[in-house]
Order: sequence, then structure tokens, then C-alpha cells
Amino acid sequence: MTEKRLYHTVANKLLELIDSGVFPPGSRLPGERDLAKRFGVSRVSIREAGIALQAQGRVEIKVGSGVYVLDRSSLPVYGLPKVGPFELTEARALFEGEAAALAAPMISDEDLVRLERLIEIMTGEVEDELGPVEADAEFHLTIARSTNNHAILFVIDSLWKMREEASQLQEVYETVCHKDHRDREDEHRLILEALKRRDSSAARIAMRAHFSRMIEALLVESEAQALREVQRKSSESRSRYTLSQQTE
Amino acid sequence: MTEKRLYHTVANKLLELIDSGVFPPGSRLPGERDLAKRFGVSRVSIREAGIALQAQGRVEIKVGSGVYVLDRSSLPVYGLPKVGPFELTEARALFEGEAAALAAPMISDEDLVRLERLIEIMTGEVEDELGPVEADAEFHLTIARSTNNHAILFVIDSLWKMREEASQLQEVYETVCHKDHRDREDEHRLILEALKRRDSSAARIAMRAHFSRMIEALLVESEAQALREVQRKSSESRSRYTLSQQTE
DNA sequence: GGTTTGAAATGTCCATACCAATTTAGAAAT
DNA sequence: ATTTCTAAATTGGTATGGACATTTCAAACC
Repeated sequence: MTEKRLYHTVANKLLELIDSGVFPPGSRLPGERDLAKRFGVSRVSIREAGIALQAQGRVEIKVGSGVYVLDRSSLPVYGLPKVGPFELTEARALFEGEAAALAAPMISDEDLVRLERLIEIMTGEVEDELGPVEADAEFHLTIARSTNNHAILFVIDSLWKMREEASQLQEVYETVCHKDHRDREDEHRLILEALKRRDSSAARIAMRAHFSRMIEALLVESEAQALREVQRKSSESRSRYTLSQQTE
Repeated sequence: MTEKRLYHTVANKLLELIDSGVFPPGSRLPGERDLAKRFGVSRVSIREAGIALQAQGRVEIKVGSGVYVLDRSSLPVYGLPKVGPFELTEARALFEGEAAALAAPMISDEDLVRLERLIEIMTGEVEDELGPVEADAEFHLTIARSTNNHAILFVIDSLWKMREEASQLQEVYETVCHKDHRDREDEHRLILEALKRRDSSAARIAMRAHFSRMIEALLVESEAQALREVQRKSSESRSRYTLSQQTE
């Protein structure tokens, strides 16, 4: 209990208050100056505690407003590596393929109808509070969940979070996904059909095909993007050149 | 690049310096006062950056000594789920099997001799700074690393950390591993042989066999453990009974 | 009623001074 | 020459006080 760093003990006391319900998720903590007086420490220590808690994903600090308690359940796994689109898709192809194969013999009927509905949401046939992107995530997570294996669920959840992490990566994904949304629908249906038949190896193949097509699309897209980049840079240097011509 | 919080930009700059090799893992970075002058900010901001980095597990701060760079792959990832031995081993069988299959065609000769050496360390033939347990970890991580896929490396690293997380789980593993250490050696050699031949499917099969045997052993062990638990509880309730007899 | 404005609250940052833990170097003893 | 001990230098930790930027919200205004 007797921590060495002051900010650490402050952070722990705050966590106790949060966990004991004094500061429920969503609520706002007292101001720095207030807390400093209450704990009998300086404002610096309070703020350091806040930074530490923020780094742990327990609170959110909004400048000029205050620090707000976050919901513990939605804590975003820190230490996720920065990965490129190809690495990520390759990993997903392998791991989600295996997850689907494992899930096939044991998936429940409820989950099967849930998958059906999620596909309809993605295609836009059905409106829902879930957006099409969230539905896509839920599709893959539902399959992972039906393996009844927390480690597998964690892995696939982490892979999805990596995708969300890098905004640049997300852009690439968006364009790829929306371009061939018809292909994606077909692939999702093939996966679902294999699961319905409780066919492990078909499920694995279908899932892999889904990601293989994605890698193909990524190749095309990254090529086009590289081309645009070249054009942008050359036009940039051209305008800089004309600019320097004018100023001299 | 222009973050809003000052300590955040400082932290990012430090991370760049660390990742670019200016401050390699294990090294000590300049003192607060030095860094403050260098970045043109106050000491508090430097320390706040340090706290943030520490919370992310990237550095270790020792009072009176300095802040030291930690090995990136060695620690972080909070929010690992608690998983049982069976779940974990099942997940490892699937995922590490695929990783081995992917690594087989592209693994370097240096990594192959490294794997050879690691097996020898595990069997005790060779002494090393690495213990046998660490060698086991390194064996699997080396294979994962040679896929050249950071996402895959992350997953397999995470799975190993889950094993280390729960002490109870570790006990079970220890007993299982040491009981049939001869089997384990053979299995590791089979994996290595498959990799040497660049045979993807053989590598996958060998890796899966390794974990399948583990699951078998776990079944036996958990049975024995369940038996012990029953005995413990019954003897406990018996002693409680005699105790309540005495006090009344 | 809707918009603008301005004061209060709040987080952010800095400079300085002092404290406590650690390391280092040099003197002293062997 | 080597070891041991002590004191100074170095380093991170904390406190204080002030200045600044952003946000919030209610009063004032059109």
C-alpha cells in the first residue's frame, strides 16, 4: 500500500474510489485543485496520476473540461503493434480460418441466425443500430466467440483492433471493402453456408478465400495509391519550383 | 505530428529516438534537466512524458538513477484475458501450427541453427544464460518471428504471456512439461526437421502434434488434480466439523 | 427565441526551490 | 595496490505559485 511514487498512490486511491462506485463510469472527477487539497498533495502529483490513469485507459482527460471516468469494459489493449495491411490480412486469413474450422462443428443455431442477420445489415437490406462496419466486426467476432475459447476470441478481437488503430490502414481497408462489397457479401454467405453444414474444412477454405481476395484487392489498391503519391510529390515539387522562380 | 499535449509530443519524440536506435533497449537516457534543455520544455513535461512511457511499459524509471529503455517485446499488453489450460493449448495448437507452416518456406538458416541450439538448452546438453523455460519460449517465438509478420508475432507472444499470467496455470504446465520432457524434445526436433526441409504441411502437423500431446497430458493431470482437490476439501470439512464440535 | 459575449472553472505549462535516493569519486585505512 | 568508507555530485520526486488556453454556461443583447 505504501507506494514509492506519490502519483502512484494517488492513482490507486482514485482507482479505489472509481471501483467502489463513488465515481461511476461517465462521471467527472473533481478538479485538480480540489483533489490536491483533498489528498494533501500538489497539483502536479494529481495531474501525473491522471496521466498514468489515462495511459491505462481508465479515464479520459478533456482540457478545459475535466477528467471523466471511462467504462472499464471498453479498455483498448495497449501495446498493440503497428502492422501493415498485408501483415494483418495474412494473419487474419490464417487465424480466422482456423477459428471458423473449429467453430463449425459446435456453433449454435442462434449464432447462425445472428450471422445471417449481420450479413443483411452489411448489405443494407436491414436497418440497425449497428453500422455496416460494426456488423462486419460482429460477424467475425461471433464466429470467434462460438469456438468457446477465450484465447481465440482475444486474438481475433486484437486483430480487429489493430485494424482500427492505424487510421491510414483503415482508409485502405475502407476503399477496398466498399469497392467490391458484392464480392464480400458472397464470401460471407459462403462462410455461413459452410458453418450451417457444420463443415470444418469448407469453413476454413471459405474464410481464407475471403481474406485472399482482400489481399489481392490490397495489392491493386496499394499500387494505385503509390501512383497517386508519385503524382502528388511531383506536382508538389513543381509548384515549389515555380514558387522559387517567382520569389527570386 | 503536432500533438496537443506537450508531454505527448515529447513522449513521441522520445519513442522515435528509441525506435531509431539512438537509445537502444537497456540504455539509460539523459537526465530530466538535460532533456528539458534539449527539447526546450520544462522538467515537469519531461517527467510527464516519462510517466506516460512507463505506463505503456516502454521504460523503467529508477529514482536517483535514471530512466532506462525496456525491450519492447518483453512486457506490455494489458488486458490479457484469463484463460484455462485447455483453451490456451487449443489456441496455440491452431495458431502456432499455422505460423510454423507459414515460416517453413522462408525461415533463414541462422534461425534454424538457433532453434537447434535452443533445443539443446532445453534438454540441458548446453548451459546458457537462458533457462530451459526461456529457451522454450524463444523456440516458439523464433518460429513466429521468421514469418516476418508482426501481427503473428504479437499473437504468439501474447499467448505465451497468458501462460505466464496465471500462476496456477503455470504450475499445471510445469508438471506436464517436466513429466514427459523426453517427448517434448522429440516433438521439438520433429518440428525443426520439418522446417529444415521447408515442408509447410509437415511443420504444421508436427506443431499440432506437439500441442495435442500436451492436451492429453493436461487431461491426465487435471484429473489427478481434481482428485487431490476432492480429498483436500473433504479433509477440510472434516476438520471444520470436529472444530465446531469442540467449540460448542 | 436565438445569438453573442464574457466571466468562471478547468486543464496545461513553466520556473524555481528543495527533498530523497542513488551513484560516483576521492580520501583513508589496510 | 586494494579495499572501505565517507562526502559530494547527480538524478528523479514534490511543492508552490503564477500565467495561459480552452471549455462551459449563464447573463445580456438583438
